Amino acid sequence: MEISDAVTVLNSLAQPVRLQVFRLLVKAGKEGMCAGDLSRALGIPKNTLSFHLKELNHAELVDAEREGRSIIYRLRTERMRVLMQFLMEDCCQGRPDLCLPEPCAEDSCTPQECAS
Amino acid sequence: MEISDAVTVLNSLAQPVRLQVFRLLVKAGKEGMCAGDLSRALGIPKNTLSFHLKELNHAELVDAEREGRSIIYRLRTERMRVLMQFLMEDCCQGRPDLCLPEPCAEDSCTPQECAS
DNA sequence: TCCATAGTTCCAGAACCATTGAACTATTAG
DNA sequence: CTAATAGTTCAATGGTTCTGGAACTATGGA
Repeated sequence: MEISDAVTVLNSLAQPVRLQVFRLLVKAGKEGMCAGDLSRALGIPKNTLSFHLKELNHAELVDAEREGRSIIYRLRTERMRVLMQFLMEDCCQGRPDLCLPEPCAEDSCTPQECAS
Repeated sequence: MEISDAVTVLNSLAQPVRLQVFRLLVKAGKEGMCAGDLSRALGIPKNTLSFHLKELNHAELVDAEREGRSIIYRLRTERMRVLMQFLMEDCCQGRPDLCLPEPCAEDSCTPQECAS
């Protein structure tokens, strides 16, 4: 991941509407949520929301899939993971307090050494 | 941490100059770096950089401490940790693939259960 | 005190972002 | 085909952000 790429993702999250959408999608999991439900849940006009969903999609942080009349949005979790790693790069060199290990496995986190 | 707070921190990172500063400060660790060194390292005019450092400071992502003629900037790692936790809240409910455990301890990461 | 160095603040212009009404496309039901 | 529902796109507006020159403050050395 490059700086400009990271800026795009961070920027897509650095806005109240989009961050709220992100959090709803975290909770929704792989089932996702359609634009209309997001619009109703947040009380934001659908055209405004559409603008922000496009922004999230452009940052490749969400996927959009048509399902009948609705369009389902889902988080791209891999993208988030890569961003976190990028932000914390080199954190173990003398700064273990900042190090973020790999995401945990199926049911619980596994022991892991800092990659130094 | 609240939405508006998270937006402030994310926004402070969502800009090329500031993200580069952040990464330099991650590497610099608790010794930090002074404004002048950051300016030289990134080739950015000191007034422009000062604007961005103020932004990072306002987001409480960096600390500023005067040392003689220089001002040393250091990352506030706790702030970053809280942000990550906020972003990943509720991720374990059926979505362990996204869960980010607590930061690792002194020299290596410790085993950890997902807080579900 | 005078000068150099280190940073910050102020300002103005250009670029960018968010919001909304109105018009548009796409899908499904009757 | 027509109507209803679900979303997107467009254009205009108002607001915010980024940048860099110039002027400013603060510290330390001669």
